[in-house]
Amino acid sequence: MTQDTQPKARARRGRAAGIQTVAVDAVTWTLDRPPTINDVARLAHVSKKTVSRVINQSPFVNEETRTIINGIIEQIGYVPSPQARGLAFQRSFLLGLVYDNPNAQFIVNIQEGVLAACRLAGFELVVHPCDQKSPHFLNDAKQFVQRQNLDGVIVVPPASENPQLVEVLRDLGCRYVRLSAVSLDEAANMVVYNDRQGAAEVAEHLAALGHRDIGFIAGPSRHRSAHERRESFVATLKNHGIILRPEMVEEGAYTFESGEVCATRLLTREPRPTAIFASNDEMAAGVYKTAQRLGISIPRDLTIVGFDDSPIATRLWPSLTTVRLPAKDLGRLAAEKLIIRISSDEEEGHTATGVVSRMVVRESSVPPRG
Amino acid sequence: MTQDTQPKARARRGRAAGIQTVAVDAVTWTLDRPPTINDVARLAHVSKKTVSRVINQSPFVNEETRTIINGIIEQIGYVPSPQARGLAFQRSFLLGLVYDNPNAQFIVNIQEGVLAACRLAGFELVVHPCDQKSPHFLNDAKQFVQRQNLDGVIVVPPASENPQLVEVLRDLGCRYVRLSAVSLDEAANMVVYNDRQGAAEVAEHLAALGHRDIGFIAGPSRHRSAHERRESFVATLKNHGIILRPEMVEEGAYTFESGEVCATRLLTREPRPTAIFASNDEMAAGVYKTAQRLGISIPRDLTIVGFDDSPIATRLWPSLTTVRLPAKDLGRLAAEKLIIRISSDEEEGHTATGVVSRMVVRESSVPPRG
DNA sequence: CCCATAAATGACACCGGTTTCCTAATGGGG
DNA sequence: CCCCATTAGGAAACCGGTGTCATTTATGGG
Repeated sequence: MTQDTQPKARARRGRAAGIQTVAVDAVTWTLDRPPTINDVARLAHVSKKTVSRVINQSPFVNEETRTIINGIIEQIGYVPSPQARGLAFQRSFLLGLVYDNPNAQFIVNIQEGVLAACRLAGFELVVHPCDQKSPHFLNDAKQFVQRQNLDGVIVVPPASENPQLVEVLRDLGCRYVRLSAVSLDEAANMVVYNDRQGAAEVAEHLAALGHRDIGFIAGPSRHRSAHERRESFVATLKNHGIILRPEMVEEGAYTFESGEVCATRLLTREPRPTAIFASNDEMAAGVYKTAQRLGISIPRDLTIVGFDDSPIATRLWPSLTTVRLPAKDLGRLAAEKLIIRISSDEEEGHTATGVVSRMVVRESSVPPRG
Repeated sequence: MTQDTQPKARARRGRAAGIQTVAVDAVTWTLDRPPTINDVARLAHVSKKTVSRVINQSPFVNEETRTIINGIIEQIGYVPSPQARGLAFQRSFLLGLVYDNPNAQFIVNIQEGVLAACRLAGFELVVHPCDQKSPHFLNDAKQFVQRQNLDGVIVVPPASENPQLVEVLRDLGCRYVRLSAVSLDEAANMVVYNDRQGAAEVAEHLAALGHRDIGFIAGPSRHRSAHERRESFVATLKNHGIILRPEMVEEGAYTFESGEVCATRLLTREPRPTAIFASNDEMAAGVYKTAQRLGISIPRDLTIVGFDDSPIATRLWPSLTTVRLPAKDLGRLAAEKLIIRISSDEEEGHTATGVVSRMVVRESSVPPRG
């Protein structure tokens, strides 16, 4: 180490470690490193540009040549280097997922949907959990995008509703899609989920069952989804002649504990509601616990409805009537939208896209007693 | 488009879209594309190699020169291109996470731990959910590694226990770390979690409470963790003079439904167990439902213990005594191990690493009645 | 039979970093 | 005062692909 070389010897180590020996063109050929486009070109007796054409499906290649080259690629197991491709294309073929949503199932479902779309287009997904309350939040996000030069980013709520974060992405020139309950941005940058529909269905369901004394546990007002669910629920009840009195509404924090607190308030009030709609399943679980603690039988004495259709909805007993958001579709749509824009390199794709939530009736909702 | 150019015009589009104007060295300087190492070199009046030296913390740079260059980097917001670096280094600075575990919370926790380690080392994480039953399972995994030339892969159970998958990774020359309840591989490739400890603690807890008629719901025998939990539980009970009779053991599938089925069998048997240990929380939730259905009061008539400390453990009522696996630490350890090996480019780091599960006592476990 | 035209392919520079190898300046010892 | 070791920095090749443009080879019409 006379010069720059760092203490640690940097022995090059390829992608395929094993030594390959392949019979190509009646010649045995050996290589101790992953094959490159040059190897393919040499074996096929063509220039690397022609190999490049085959890889990129250029129509200007003789059918015979294409077959030969593909055969060689197959035989020696050549895979184009993503780094080199990325460098030349100015692309990384990487999408990012930024999330701070505490609902793990939701995140995993989104990931799955995103990856379904990615796979078809040859993209991969890089994840970035974050914390809006952290002082490094914006800087971390910026580094996240820059460090691997992401082609696009998908932002999950509630982070998706943070205008500063979006500004950072825009400044970086990074394409993004935000998931939210309302359209906060140009259509091209949004995939919205309709929470109004689910909430309205719940209102109709409760009305149809005959409930009149209905309690509502709202989500934190800074969340768009909470606002949407509340508004739609209240409006639909009103359409059915039911006025939700202010004292029958409590605002929770989308957490189990806040569900307990709100439920305690609602259930010790007179007249006691015969049904409670909690804005998410976590809080609905809190209502379950509170009801059981107070000796209130579910569903006989109290109908409960949640929102999200998270795993606990079916684990609780009786199983919880709730609203299902097709999270996987949401992820898929977002990724597709992003990929189209990246691939076409246009800012088109301005059509609005979204998914609709639907109610799932289970055992926790029945007509009121008497 | 006379020649190769694809129908879609491929207008180059950089990482930073906005046009920058920065005053450097008393000269105003404008650029409409992300700055490169060449820009930095030009502005600093040095060669790009010197800039490279600064970026890579080479000790052979004059302190003054270094300061100037760092200043310029700062001012124009230069970020080295990961593709170019990767191409030259033969590295991607990308780690992969392969999982088929249905427990979303577990996955999200692992991700978080992995990312904590990645952030410190400048790596990012690419995720790959998969399905061992799919015919494309192995091929998908292979493509996953090759497509972005991952530097290393972390495999989560149960996929981590698939020998074919590991063979694929090994053939690709891709470094990997497997997470499992037992060491299935060289120490360098494993991070193990000790499920025996947790299961033993549960056995001691139940024995100490005075339970003698104990039911056990095992996990699917093909899972190493299931085997470990079972063996440790049975052995520890025996140490306390309690023999787990065969008819008190049922094998479930780690699912809620199988928990119900097994619980039904156990609870309709005479003598009825006063305590049931389910090998995971999902199945424990199934036991709750069954007990409630059969009118058996928890914990008065039946003590229940689970394993995993998943979110439902605290959502159930009464809250579930269970065993916590520090999943985040698990992820962090795996990533650290991998990163050390990648960075040192040696196959060292052969020390065995792992985490230990511990029991968490909640409301569902009490002494037997009478 | 020749040339215009299109199809197929190659030469070469380039993407943005890194390595290798080389030169220039500096300072201390003989 | 000269020589050599040491430090600082540069030129050019390279990593593995891509774009541009020129060149070669068939084809068909006049």
